[in-house]
Amino acid sequence: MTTTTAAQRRAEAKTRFDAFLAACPSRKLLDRISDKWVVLVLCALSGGPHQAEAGNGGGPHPMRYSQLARMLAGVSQKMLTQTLRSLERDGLITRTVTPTVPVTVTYELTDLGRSLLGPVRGLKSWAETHMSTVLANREAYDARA
Amino acid sequence: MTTTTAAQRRAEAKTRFDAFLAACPSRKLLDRISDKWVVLVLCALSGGPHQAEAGNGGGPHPMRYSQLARMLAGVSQKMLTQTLRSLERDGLITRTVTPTVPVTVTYELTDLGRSLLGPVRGLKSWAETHMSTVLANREAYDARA
DNA sequence: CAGGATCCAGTAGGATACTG
DNA sequence: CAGTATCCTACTGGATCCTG
Repeated sequence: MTTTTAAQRRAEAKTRFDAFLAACPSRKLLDRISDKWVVLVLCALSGGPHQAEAGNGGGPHPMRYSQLARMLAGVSQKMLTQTLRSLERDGLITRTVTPTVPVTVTYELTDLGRSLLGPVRGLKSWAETHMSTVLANREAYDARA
Repeated sequence: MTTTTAAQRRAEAKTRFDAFLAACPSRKLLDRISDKWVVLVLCALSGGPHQAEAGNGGGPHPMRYSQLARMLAGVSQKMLTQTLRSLERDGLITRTVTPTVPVTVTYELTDLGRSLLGPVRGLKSWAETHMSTVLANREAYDARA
């Protein structure tokens, strides 16, 4: 019989869709940059166009772990380490250990990592242009409750 | 005395940083598009450049709830509804109710929503170009355990 | 048809303490 | 200095049932 066909086909469709998503490069990228700290670390390593603190207008430069930790004061060291590891794993940054007296570890963007800054800046640009409108829409929507 | 100064200053810095993030437009946008289904819905409403099913090469078109649910088979109706609501709230899509016999609800991208497709396609493009490299890096990293 | 309401598991991620 | 290890909470998001 075909009593459960509808549910079955739904389940099948879901499976196929999930498989599709698992293979989708865009989805993988989104999963990566969604990681809440990934983009912040990337920007920090790119010379940091967002920090209101040290006025460094220079180019992209290597950074030490503790520098990053100070710049991104809101991230726990657990997440910072985890984020750095995953970025290194993906080949977006390099991790260099210099065996000085207390070890020195520096992180730096790879070419691949730098290439990702382009699209990211695209998002940033859109955000700076349109986000205020979005926020206004939000308020308006909530107000007409 | 200044015994706890270090911890205090850390906490202060974190507070400032969190406040900064809360105000940062880019962060807000990231929070939005991280929503796991937002981008999928946006793409679906844009004419869906990613589905392997119906070969519709046409332009952006309104879509009914059930159409979306079928296309994005992997999303629960709860999340679909939630996503659609938040996008409507942000003014990225419109929701139109037509009181036919069983009600008909259609969703459509607004101009604002369409403008977001640009940056998103930027990401998509990067993903399609570089994601295989990232995956290779990942495997290499894991292999050298 | 389009969604609201409820329950529930998995996990992201923060706080804290310890180490080579 | 640059992490690792452990514990614990809160939220995300799926499944299921119900409604105008």
